[in-house]
Amino acid sequence: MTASTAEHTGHALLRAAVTSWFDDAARDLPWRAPDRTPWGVLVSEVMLQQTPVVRVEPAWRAWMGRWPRPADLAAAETADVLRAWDRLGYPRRALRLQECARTIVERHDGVVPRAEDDLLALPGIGEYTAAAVRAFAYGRRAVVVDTNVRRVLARAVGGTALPAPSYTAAERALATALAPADDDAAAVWAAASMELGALICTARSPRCDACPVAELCAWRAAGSPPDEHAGRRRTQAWHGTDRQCRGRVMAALRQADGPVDRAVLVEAWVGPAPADRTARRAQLDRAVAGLIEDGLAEQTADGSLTLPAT
DNA sequence: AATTCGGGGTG
DNA sequence: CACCCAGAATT
Repeated sequence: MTASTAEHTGHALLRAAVTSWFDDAARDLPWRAPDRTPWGVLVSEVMLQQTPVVRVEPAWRAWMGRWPRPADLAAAETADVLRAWDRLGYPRRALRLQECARTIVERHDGVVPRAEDDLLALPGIGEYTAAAVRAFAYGRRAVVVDTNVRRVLARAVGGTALPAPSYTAAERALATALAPADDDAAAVWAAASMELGALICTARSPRCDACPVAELCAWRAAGSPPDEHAGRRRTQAWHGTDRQCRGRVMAALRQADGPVDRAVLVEAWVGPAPADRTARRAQLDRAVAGLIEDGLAEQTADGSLTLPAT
């Protein structure tokens, strides 16, 4: 047997085992329901960009109840959109999602496009999300690679504990080679490989005893060696950062019915602490300037800050 | 290729 | 406290 034939056989076994496992292990998520819409799938994918499933699910239900079609979100007040986004994080995603809805209405007659190029041209839609919408909303063959799939392939095929910090061309090539040629099979494989990473082949404590591909896994075969990049992954600070400051300001703007006076923001962020008062003031000014620059906030005539109306 | 961008749950 | 979570856009 040649090397490529062995590889081909290994890939087929991997796909068969994972998709078979997925048949009864798949979670019952609302954006996977039979009555799902392409718009609902797109909304779920944008919300799921760096936000865990458990926090997205209730937000998605409320969101879809309120704005069931692209035209509904397109017509909404941006301030309401940002309030509904609540604490899902990265509020620029909410802004882009509304821009996305407006683009779909203007350029695609209110229908989520199927073509990869059209999807990639939408605000907030990148390589992963475009592929996910094609596979999950339209049942087309697409190479869907998220953090779960990267980890599954790194272990099962690559033999490493975790993938490299950034997505590489080699990973894309491997994922492309693994994707079934058939549309339906490829869409199922996409969902199944993601699900395996989410439920079994997890980052922290993988449940290898319950894994359908444990016997095929290169990482296990190698004795489950530790992560090569351990300690090299830079953990982002949070407490007292500009990022936390932005979040604090956004929270204040969401909670208020109208414009918020600067003094209120200063009180919320700087407080009475005399020590680094000057630095905190400068930090708040940077955060506010950044939010305005991003279109997440607007300044009123008297210098107060407010969520953008439209 | 490296940075920036939220927020919260978990070991 | 470090790490992780269905990434995208920008530099």
